[in-house]
Amino acid sequence: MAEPPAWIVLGRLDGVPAAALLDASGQERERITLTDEGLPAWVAAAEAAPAPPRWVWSDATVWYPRLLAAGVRVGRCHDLRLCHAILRDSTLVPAAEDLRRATLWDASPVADSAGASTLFALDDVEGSSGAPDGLPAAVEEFGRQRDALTAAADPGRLRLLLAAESAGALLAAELQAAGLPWDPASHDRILTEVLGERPAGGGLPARLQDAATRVRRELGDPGASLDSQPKLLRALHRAGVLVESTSRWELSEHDHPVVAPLIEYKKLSRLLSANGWAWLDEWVHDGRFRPVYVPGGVVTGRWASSGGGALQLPRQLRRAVRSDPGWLLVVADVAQLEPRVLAAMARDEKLADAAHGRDLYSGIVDSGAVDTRQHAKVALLGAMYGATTGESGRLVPRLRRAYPRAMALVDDAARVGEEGGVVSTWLGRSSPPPSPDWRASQVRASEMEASRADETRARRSARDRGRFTRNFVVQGTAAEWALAWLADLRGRLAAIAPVDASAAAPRSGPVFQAVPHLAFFLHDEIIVHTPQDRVDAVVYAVRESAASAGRLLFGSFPIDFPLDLKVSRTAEKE
DNA sequence: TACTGGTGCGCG
DNA sequence: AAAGCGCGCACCAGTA
Repeated sequence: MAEPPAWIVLGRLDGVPAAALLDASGQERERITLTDEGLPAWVAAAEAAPAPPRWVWSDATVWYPRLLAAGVRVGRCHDLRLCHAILRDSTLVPAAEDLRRATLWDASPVADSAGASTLFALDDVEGSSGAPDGLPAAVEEFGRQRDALTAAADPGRLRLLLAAESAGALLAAELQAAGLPWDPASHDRILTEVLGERPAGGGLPARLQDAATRVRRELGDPGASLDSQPKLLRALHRAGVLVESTSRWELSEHDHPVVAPLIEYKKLSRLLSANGWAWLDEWVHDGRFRPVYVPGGVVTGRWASSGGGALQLPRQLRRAVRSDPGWLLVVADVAQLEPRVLAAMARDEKLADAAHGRDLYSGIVDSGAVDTRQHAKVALLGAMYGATTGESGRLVPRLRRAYPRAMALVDDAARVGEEGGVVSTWLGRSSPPPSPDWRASQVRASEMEASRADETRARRSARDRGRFTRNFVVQGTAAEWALAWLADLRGRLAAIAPVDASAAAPRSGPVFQAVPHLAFFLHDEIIVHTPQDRVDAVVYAVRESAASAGRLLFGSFPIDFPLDLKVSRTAEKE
């Protein structure tokens, strides 16, 4: 075709990969049959064009890891599975019946034996043309999604969301391919310092064993089981510690000699079982931690992770995150992302002003709404999470007086949720509707013969759902801001010139070994692994992309997103 | 033996 | 024992 294709849909046809070339209006112009071996080179050639296409495929986890392994990176994609989930539920889409019928696209990806993802192929699903990675099914679904977008109430926002979500899909695969540089020797040193030497045989490391012995002595029970909650609880009762749970919170309020060693035991035991030597052996290979990121894995749009506990890297172990020789880490997070996003969504200029160019909580104190930074923090968290009791619950009304617009936004979201309604983020991701059980219990409670218990239960579950929708709009929009930040940053990093082979970091894989690349992402924090010589360009890119994300979502509304940014060989936070 | 639910704790 | 959102994981106990 004369014009370069605006979109290229990839899918399988008769068992081999094939491509449908679409023009800007979505018309299919040409269909090309490819081979598995030839696919990476063909994609690379198209990607090298002056105006590369946006790749359309069933699922980045199916297509992209193979390309990355072959040394091919793509700039932009449209991930049909992730976009389907957004459009299917978004209240901005007036008629999503076609999308809802195409239930094939609701299947979750599953890893095959080689570690690559594949989708369940359900032959009997209505309204589909075969498996979702089949070319006809992909072309059809892309058509449905384009139609849905055309009919949408605010296509601009949704288009932005779909692009950001798809960029996230690319990035998740890239993060896994590049990995987080991890120094097993540092990790081992930390474990040895805290727990004692790694035991050669079965037993516990010395310091953990020692804590266990002291706990048993104070309990007066040499055989006490410390890892079984019910048994530990009974042992505590026998020793006169009348707690209702074995949680650290409750234990620490009791003045008994068993408390200190027990808390120590729990701390050490946690480190050993969650991130001990077994974790190190399983998850760190060739100097890289490669967790599985799951974009869109949380209903709010946040990413989830699967395996390795990527979203719970304990602060204790951040010293083990260590750049390769000649390389550095740029570690950046956004201070108080959620309340800033709330201020911008609500167009609350007073809250935005408190957030301007400084610590938002101090800004609230300066405005006179509350007296200390700590109070500002618990009050604001309480407002976003729906606290009703305790210190937080008591402080929220002061915030309501000081920032009525922002507080009205979250209060409205809570009310809609309690009534069984659906709320949406700034860019149009909608909350799931209430479950049939939830509806049934509300209906039951409203009937004449409803018991007191029915009413209490229904009231409680209504409140629970209200807190969920209250938080959904803020957490979800914060996730959108973060995706916009990442997507923009990813592009800026790709434009930085590579270093030559002598300065490369081959363990980051063929695509990333000579260029600055994202190595970690966690809700509001990123880590970039970069050659020393490129660090200035990276810091500039990180800052510019944050500013750009704010403008992209909120236009000229005066809200800023200040970064805490550090350049270092490790990912430690002070 | 394989599952599910509860508990507790790490992260944002 | 958190109060107040969203997760993943390890471990144990009870059940199929």
